[in-house]
Amino acid sequence: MSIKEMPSQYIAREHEDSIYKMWETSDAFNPDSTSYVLPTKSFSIIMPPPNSNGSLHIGHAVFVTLQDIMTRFHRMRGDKTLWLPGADHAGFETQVVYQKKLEKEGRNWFTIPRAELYQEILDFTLENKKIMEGQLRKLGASCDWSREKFTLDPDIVKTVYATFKRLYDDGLVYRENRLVNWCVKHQTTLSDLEVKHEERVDSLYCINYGPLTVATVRPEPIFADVAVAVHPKDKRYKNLIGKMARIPLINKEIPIIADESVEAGFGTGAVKVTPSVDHNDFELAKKHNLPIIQIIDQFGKLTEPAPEKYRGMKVKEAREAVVADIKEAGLLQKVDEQYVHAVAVCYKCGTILEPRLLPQWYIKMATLRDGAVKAVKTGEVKFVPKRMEKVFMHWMKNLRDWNISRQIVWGIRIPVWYRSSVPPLRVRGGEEGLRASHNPPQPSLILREGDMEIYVGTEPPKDEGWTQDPDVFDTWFSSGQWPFATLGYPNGKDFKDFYPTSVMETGWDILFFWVARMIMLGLYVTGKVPFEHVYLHGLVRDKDRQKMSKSKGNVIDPLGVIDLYGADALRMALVIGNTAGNDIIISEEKIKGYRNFANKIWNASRFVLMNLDPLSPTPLPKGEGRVRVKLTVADKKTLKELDAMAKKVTSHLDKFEFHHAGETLYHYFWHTFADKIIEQMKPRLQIPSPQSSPTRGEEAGRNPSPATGRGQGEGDRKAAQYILHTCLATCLKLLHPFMPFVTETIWQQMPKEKQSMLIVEKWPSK
RNA sequence: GGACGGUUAGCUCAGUUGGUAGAGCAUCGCUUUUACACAGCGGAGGUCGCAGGUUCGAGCCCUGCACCGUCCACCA
Repeated sequence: MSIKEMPSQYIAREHEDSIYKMWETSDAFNPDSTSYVLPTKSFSIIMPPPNSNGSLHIGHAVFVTLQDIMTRFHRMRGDKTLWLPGADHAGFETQVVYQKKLEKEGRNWFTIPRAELYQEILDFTLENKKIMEGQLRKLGASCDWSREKFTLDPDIVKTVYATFKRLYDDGLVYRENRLVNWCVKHQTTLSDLEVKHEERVDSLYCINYGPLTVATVRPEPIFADVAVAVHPKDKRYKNLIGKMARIPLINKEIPIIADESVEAGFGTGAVKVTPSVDHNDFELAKKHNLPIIQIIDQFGKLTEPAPEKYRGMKVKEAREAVVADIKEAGLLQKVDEQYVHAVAVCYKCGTILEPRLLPQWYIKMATLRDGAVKAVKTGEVKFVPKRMEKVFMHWMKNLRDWNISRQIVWGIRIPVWYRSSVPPLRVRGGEEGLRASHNPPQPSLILREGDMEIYVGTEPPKDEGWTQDPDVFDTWFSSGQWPFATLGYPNGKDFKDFYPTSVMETGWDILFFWVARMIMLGLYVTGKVPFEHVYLHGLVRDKDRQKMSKSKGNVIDPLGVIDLYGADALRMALVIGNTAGNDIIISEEKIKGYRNFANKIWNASRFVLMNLDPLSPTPLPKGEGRVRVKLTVADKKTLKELDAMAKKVTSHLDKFEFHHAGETLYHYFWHTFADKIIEQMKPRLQIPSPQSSPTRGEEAGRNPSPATGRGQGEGDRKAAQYILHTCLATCLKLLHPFMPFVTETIWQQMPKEKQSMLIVEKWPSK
């Protein structure tokens, strides 16, 4: 395309793909590329690997934009710059997506053998991964594809296993039989973080237990009650402590105990203790050495200790039945139907979680936590915005041990093997059936834990009789090791060159899930923090401030937007008005506005290019074989202002103030360069007239006469060309990290002594 | 129950160490001037949530309040 062929409108989709291809094939994204001449510093970002279970959404576009801005900025500065891309198998998240897909197809998840199911999900994931990679390219991501990692790559899994083994050897990971958060729909436990608390209105029943009355919202598991607790100083019940209460309907006697944790003011001041269905009760049972009786099974149905009549009923159904019977027995004293309380639900499906007693692997957080807290306190890891440090600290303070076992198929299998004289799993449906691997060990087996040998290792044991733990890791356990795992810890060259990484840029919604875990595990494994800065962007919301999600159907498809307005327009719309930590509200109007800006850049450039002389493509103030130009006072001022603007942009970028940098550029380019500088130069660009005298020319050069509409001589014309060329070239460089496509497209049209790419041009400011 | 954030022009948001309020979009008027109508020029529009305080001076600092939002949390 020649300058004359540049149309008067910039149509992004006609240029973007070929520009990206040019970058990619030139190896410009690779820090080992020859375009880096003796870099003094390195700069690295590990891309938060997108979940490979669907298409990219607008939220991905935010992180791509911000990380690409940083990457391109540092690359142009001459830093040895690595942006390492990746993809996440996203364990539970993907399994949920796939489960829904199977439901739609009318297939039963639980009848498909584990290995087959795993393969299906793997195919599904890899297919999505491929699509996503294409989409990242559409957004202009200048990441080094030659270093791309997938969370299930063998070397990643190897690192994850080694970490687990080390934690085990250090006594920081342990297996314990404990009350866990169980989702009856997804048939797995969840970590505390994956539990959502929702406010619900339920009935609070006051039920007669013989000598006293207890208040409860859960009457259905009363058959598993082991005690009634009261406050030791409660006068009403003081003389009952140590005596017996009676469970309604089965007339079983249970002791009345005293505990400080009971609030005398709540309900009747007496609380039933059902350790297998409530975390508080569980703690109470442990403290008072009470038995723990399971009554709700993995499907949320009542089991054995319940009388025949209620067995097999789901919680809700059982509750109605039990209440009705208690009422009939005349033991229901009062019902408060408007009792508002928080219930724990699955963060994915909203199903009420049933606590269950199961052996799971836990990570001891205390040691890991202390290191991370210290790193943040001493500033080894800095948060942007800073206030997120407070949020981080608050969460860290209240950290409990982390359950990393998941009873799902899709993930990294826990490298633990058991051997016992009794079968480790009581299975239904045979070895091949999925239930076998899905189901957690039955309670009866748990009691035999002591009889089992446990083998923890990165490789399976050599001798006979071992069975691998059917569970997989919580996906955040492996992704918590992402920064060092991807760089080839411990001996990889990249690990030496790029670890600790410079910036971790991600959404604040995964601050606890991911960022905290990366800091803790990074410090534990490598002894160093995984990154120096954490930049947390907000969530993209729609006009009604709703979080965009597939299930709500309010997603903006970034690919559709790119096709209409261009990737550059989308990127600018996501950067400007977006401050760290705050949510981003995006509208089509805004994107259109920056499409217009791209067009403005295009046309201003077109004008400049049309007015440069082909014979002296790069006008210079002095130079061999070139016409001598003399800059006016105004010209010098223009250059000074340009330089100041470049410094300002650079400083903003250094401080992670991307919105300021973008706004500064937008404003300068449009309202200073295009509106003022170009307009002022127009008269000086006229073909010089023979009449103009040098004296008058110099005088008028400072004040081009609008009356004649003429510039003053060849030298002055060259000066004008020089100013325009310099301003444009500088602006294109500065704008490149934000709007890589349009700037590079124009750059390819700029008169140059030799072929070059803007992506590796030198940054025009310190 | 704990904690955090927000409240600035019709809308979405900036406002860097306190010094007579800013941008984009929308809107109104004019201009179809040979880079661009995805444009140019010009205009209108805010007692910066409320009440006190510190200061020569506060959108910015302090105290209290109101409203909105978010996160954390095993109280029946």
